[in-house]
Amino acid sequence: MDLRQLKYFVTIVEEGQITKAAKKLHMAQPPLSYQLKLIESELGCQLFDRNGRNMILTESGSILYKKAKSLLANFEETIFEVKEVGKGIKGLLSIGVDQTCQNYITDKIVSMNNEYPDLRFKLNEGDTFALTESLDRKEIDVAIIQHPIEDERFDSLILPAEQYVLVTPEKWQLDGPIEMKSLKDIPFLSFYRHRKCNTYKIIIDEFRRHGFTPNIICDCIDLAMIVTLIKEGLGVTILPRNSLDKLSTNGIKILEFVDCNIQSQATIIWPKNRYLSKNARNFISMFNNATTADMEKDIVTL
Amino acid sequence: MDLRQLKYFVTIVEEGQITKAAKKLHMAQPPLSYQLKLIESELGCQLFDRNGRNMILTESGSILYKKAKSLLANFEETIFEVKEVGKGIKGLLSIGVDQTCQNYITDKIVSMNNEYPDLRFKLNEGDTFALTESLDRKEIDVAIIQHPIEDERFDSLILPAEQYVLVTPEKWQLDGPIEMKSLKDIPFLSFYRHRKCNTYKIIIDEFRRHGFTPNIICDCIDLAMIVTLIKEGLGVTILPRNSLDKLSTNGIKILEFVDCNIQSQATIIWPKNRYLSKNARNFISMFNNATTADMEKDIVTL
DNA sequence: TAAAAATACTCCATAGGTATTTTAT
DNA sequence: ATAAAATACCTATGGAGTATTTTTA
Repeated sequence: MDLRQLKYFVTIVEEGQITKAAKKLHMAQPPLSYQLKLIESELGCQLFDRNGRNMILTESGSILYKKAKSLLANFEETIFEVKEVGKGIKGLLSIGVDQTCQNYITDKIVSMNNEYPDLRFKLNEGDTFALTESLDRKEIDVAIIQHPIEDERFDSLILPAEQYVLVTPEKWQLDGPIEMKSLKDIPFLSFYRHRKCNTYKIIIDEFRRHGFTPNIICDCIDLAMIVTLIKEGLGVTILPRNSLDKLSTNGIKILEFVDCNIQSQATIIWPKNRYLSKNARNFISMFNNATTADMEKDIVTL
Repeated sequence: MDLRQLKYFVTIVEEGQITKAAKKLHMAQPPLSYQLKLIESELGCQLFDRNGRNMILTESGSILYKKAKSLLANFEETIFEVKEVGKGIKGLLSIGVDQTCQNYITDKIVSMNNEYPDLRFKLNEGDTFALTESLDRKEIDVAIIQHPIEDERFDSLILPAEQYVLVTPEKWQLDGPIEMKSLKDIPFLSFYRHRKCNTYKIIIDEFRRHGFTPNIICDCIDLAMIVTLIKEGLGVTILPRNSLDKLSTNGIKILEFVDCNIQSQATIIWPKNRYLSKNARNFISMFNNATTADMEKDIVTL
């Protein structure tokens, strides 16, 4: 007994006769008669009461018919859903994102939601270290973090570069473009979680290149809070310009540098050699289309 | 995609590897690998993330697994139920029974219920005419009525004969065996519904054979009510002896006849040339076993 | 180097086709 | 007489087997 036979049986019931059912099933009548006989002998009971030409369901038959209908419907639905998930139309896309990179993904999520309304997103926030860990544990499909990421476990796509800028309280009357050395003694607020935080390292390294370490008066893991503290006049910070796009800039001033060589280089990464859901591939290709110039060679295999 | 493939997939998921699954399925590994590939290509997506040796379900895969489990369980359950109904273990047996024949079936129903506790019974009461109509409309599977039934639409099995007896009020001091003619003017209560009622016709015909018609003072469709009226001293009636078995006999007296030739000849009938449920066949064979001597030739085909 | 998965092929069971007969209206 | 179902027989797809190679832990 298989689904094909179940479908045959249901069609015979609904057409009322084997010949009509065979037509509907695009097959000849004899094999259908034969299949019905097979089913009946396998179940060990008659499903139809053959009273001459007209076939009437027996009690067993009508039970089978009712159940078969819902079985077939559930089966079709299952196949449909699995296919949809496979196509990326439906399902769950888990994205990990560094706080300084949030601005890279918001528009992509909006347009993916427009294209695939049945798709659900899960956004995890974290720094480079936490996100690579999450990728390993398969908690997320892709992560958007700050370059450099030199880990052969991951494939990556580098996103458009952004300048690092100085964020100062508006009332401080500093004017740009500004030189790095002028920050020597100015109170500095650093975006910091722990030693493996890329953004932190990049900035400290740049200070070191200019021959000094900043006067860090506060480490903070939350961008919005740092900006608020700057508005209050506590100090300054250095951040990729676009990481401020989504925050209120009232009360702060953004200044460019004359001699700060670092750039924010966000990267979208995903595990090498692992199955990537269609959702994740769709998501990556949104960046890919926008930044073909920055494409790494692995992307071709997508 | 069929149930076989679904089962293969579920086994692979549960065994964690194709080789083990193939063993459990009593088949070789290559065809199982091949089937998995077929399924994946039909669904248009990967179900497993093959990371070297260990296979991990993708999102599509885990959706399919969850649904497949319940689909397969429902399928098994359906087959089981249909088979049970086919075997007569489960299902519904509709019996039509003439009031004067109720005593023939009560013990059979009790013993069928013991043997098949999942079987449900539906008992319909009616006279010969009503019951044959019900059989035609397939409202009942079998009927137990009073002989004669000369209808070539039905197969039949004649049940043990029973004497007709006189039922009188206890206080009337009549003694048996009694002659028919002594009933000539005695008030008579007849069990009667309409002209096609067998019991009524049989009795009236016997009176006619003895050269008179009874003094009918009451027609009643309910046996118990007739017996109650007799207890009150309203009159007498004639009934098959065993039709009184289940009623209280306080206040009545049962007398045999010396010259009443009619016998109650109950018959179990069922439609000729129609599918008979296993339940119905089981039911009939209970009478059949008890009364092989009375068996008609059609019974052999059961 | 073992153990699992994939590849290449072979075979045969059976689903489905055609021709025909039987049955019932 | 006509239309449906059953019977008989044939064909060929594809499911499962064997032998072998590739891969990975």
